[in-house]
Amino acid sequence: MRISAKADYAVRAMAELAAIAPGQPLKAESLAASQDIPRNFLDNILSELRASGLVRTLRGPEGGSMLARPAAEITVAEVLRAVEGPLAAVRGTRPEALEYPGAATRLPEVWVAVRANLRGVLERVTLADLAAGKLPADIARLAKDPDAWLPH
Amino acid sequence: MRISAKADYAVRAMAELAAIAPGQPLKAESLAASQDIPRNFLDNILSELRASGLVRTLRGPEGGSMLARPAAEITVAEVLRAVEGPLAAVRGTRPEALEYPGAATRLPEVWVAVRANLRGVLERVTLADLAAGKLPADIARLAKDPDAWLPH
DNA sequence: CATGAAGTCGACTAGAACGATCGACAACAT
DNA sequence: ATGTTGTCGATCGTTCTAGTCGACTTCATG
Repeated sequence: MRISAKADYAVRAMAELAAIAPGQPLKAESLAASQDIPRNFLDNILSELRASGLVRTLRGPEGGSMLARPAAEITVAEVLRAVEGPLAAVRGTRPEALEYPGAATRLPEVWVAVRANLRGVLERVTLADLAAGKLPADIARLAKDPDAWLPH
Repeated sequence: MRISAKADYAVRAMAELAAIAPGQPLKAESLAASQDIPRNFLDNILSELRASGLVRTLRGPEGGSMLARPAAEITVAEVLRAVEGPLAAVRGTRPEALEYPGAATRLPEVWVAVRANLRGVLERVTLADLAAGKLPADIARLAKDPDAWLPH
């Protein structure tokens, strides 16, 4: 699984928005600075997040961006889907729509299992978790296993 | 996670090779036909699989490709790594090497947890499993959950 | 009510990756 | 020796990535 720069920036920006008082706008400028995101590129990303209804913005001086919903209700998976489509796709197709001949017949089930496991993490971590620095217990456990930190 | 055409083809080709008698070569031609893979593109893929030591080939008439090791010892993860680098990468970097400022501090742990879950499936399904049409029990269970088949 | 500090939006671009295609060459069973 | 098969590198059009840029719209404030 390849997390693009855009997706990475999007999650970090959202985490930063989750960390400030709800309803208070944060300027794109500060956001860019605090997470070290290229300013112009961040504009594009915020635009997509706004189009997906995850972010609201205020124009004018004193303007900026804020979360459209409580941070505890927005998952990392939602943010990723907003900026790159579906979490899992095989050759551009959803795994459940695939059909393979011969020896690969059961391969779609493997892809579906992968996606289920992916969701198991990404749909359970919220922006509030990130902002508070507290991950769900079993995710933290998964991440704590030294084996999980080995390259490869 | 986006599975590219190349990765998809590679796994299917390997599954097909796993299905024939060990040590017996299968022609690229038949392989391409049986899994409906563009012939020339398959050449490239087989080349990479050979370079990674997963496949051996015999030239000349009666030539073809075969697995370099028993099908039960080759996992789907190995095949994927052979044709697309590491299973998980964030902006081209391994998740364990990342460091984020501010509210995103714990994000790397999320990426590591994702990768661990990914491995949990991909490193446990072997080519022999695919060829025999029998997935490990808990993978099959994961894939059986109707929720896992919902889009999104 | 004029300013100017902010967001909005679409166009643009350089470079890489993707998904192949092709042709010249090497090996080897018959 | 022949012809079938694999080997390998070059090439190629398209799409994606990661941005940049600039004209335009809002709107809080003085």
